[in-house]
Amino acid sequence: MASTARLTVLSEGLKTACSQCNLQELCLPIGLSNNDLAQLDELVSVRKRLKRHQHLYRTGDPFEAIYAVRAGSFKTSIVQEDGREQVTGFQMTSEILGLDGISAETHTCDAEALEDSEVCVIPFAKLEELSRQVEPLQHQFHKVMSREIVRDHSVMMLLGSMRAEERLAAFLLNLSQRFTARGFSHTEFHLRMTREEIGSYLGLKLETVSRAFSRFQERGLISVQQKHIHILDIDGLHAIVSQHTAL
Amino acid sequence: MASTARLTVLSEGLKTACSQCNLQELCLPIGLSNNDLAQLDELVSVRKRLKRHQHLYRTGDPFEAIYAVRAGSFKTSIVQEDGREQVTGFQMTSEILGLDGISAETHTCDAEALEDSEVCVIPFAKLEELSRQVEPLQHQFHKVMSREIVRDHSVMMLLGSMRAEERLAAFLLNLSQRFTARGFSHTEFHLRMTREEIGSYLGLKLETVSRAFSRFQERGLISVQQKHIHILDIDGLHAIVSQHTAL
DNA sequence: CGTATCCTTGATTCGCTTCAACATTAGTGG
DNA sequence: CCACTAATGTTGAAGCGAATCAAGGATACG
Repeated sequence: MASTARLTVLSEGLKTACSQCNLQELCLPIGLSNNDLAQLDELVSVRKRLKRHQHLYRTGDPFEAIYAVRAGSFKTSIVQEDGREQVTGFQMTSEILGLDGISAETHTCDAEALEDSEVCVIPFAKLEELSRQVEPLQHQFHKVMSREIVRDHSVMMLLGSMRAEERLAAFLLNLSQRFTARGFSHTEFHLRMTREEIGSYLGLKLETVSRAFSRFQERGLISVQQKHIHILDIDGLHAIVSQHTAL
Repeated sequence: MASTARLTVLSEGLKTACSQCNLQELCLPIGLSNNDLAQLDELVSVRKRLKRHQHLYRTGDPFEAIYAVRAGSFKTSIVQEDGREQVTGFQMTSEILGLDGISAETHTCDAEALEDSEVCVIPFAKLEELSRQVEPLQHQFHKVMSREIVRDHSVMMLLGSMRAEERLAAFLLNLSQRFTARGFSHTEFHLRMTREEIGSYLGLKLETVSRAFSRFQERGLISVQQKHIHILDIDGLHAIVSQHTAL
């Protein structure tokens, strides 16, 4: 009976504690003292679970909180009237979602779970309040926003001046690096998104993505089996990315 | 005599006062009380002048301040070893430069004046300090950062899913809208950047930009004379941007 | 006033998209 | 648990849009 009661709570909210979280070192709380962490625990008190394909927020939703991915993964995208979408990012554990909403107090993109996932809800007004008191938190939050800007710039670079294979190689290397930071294998992983979503993110059609995967496999750079990726020659991938830079 | 002395000061720094600035309503101080503004005046005490083609900062420079464009305009770009550049943005008066540097405490792009320009120097550590005390300032700063993220997303959209003419039309409309906000004509303006820089920003070659301008002119949408642009049919431009969306 | 920079325009090439058919996997209900 | 169907992924052939190559012209700047 306790378990059923708990399940109900789980579906909507569950006590969180940054101080207990193993993602601490990658997430918003980097560099906080134990005392500061305790204050953050107060603030980030609710988690939210989402099933695959469920939306965390949609364009136009009022902005109230930002979110830290605790488990699973998401995509953010801008959807146009005709239904075509531009994927603007893929977020994995410890990454922050919702920063787009601050400027207009309304979300400007959709955030959708790519698998069953869980986020920590960080009420924004409270975050601003606490970060006025806790300097390291303030600074860390600014860094998080700035990192998003830097990331966006490198996507612009990718979209603006790389060819298809370069884009895909850069994408794989980026994933690999992020998996590594989370303690997973940097040579073997599972894609959570479809070819179409990858294509949208990289400014390519899904057929082009598929073909590029096949060519990488032919050349022995990776082995692909649907969504399972095994990187066999990471230097080879790096060489592809920097080839347009070499001479 | 006083004037010569003053000129020397001008070359490096000049007393600024947000409270006296006519860009107040577009810039960081939006929504500040007179009292808060006075505090901001203390902080933003130095201006910096730059000649055309001079760099405000370069990739790798230590990050110490952000900048508000007071006069003139800038481009930011990521430059690769081979010298090829990806322009990540064009900034005009009241827009903020340097946010990319917060994350790694090092600038991650180059910022170059497109014409003789002037910026207000906002020492970042002091800005964080003051924004811990002045809530509206804190909030406004967060909005500025968020706006940059939203802008970047729309550039991704542009680069990822629009064709050449759509990109250029969107670019012209964006400029028009920004000029309007600054009290200038929204149908007639001077481009501060070259075709190559526009191309880099839009992920196109300069020849493609030039051809698109010519085609717009042929169709009576604009009149172009080198860098001077006259928009004749703003709805026509809008139609081009949204054509890929209309069915 | 001369020279470097920037812009325009044409012809050709190339890479990605489009269209199409089929294969595979995942998800659903009987 | 299997059968069926929808979603996803692969591969080929043809078409198209932008890049590339090339030459000439306009403009701005020292």
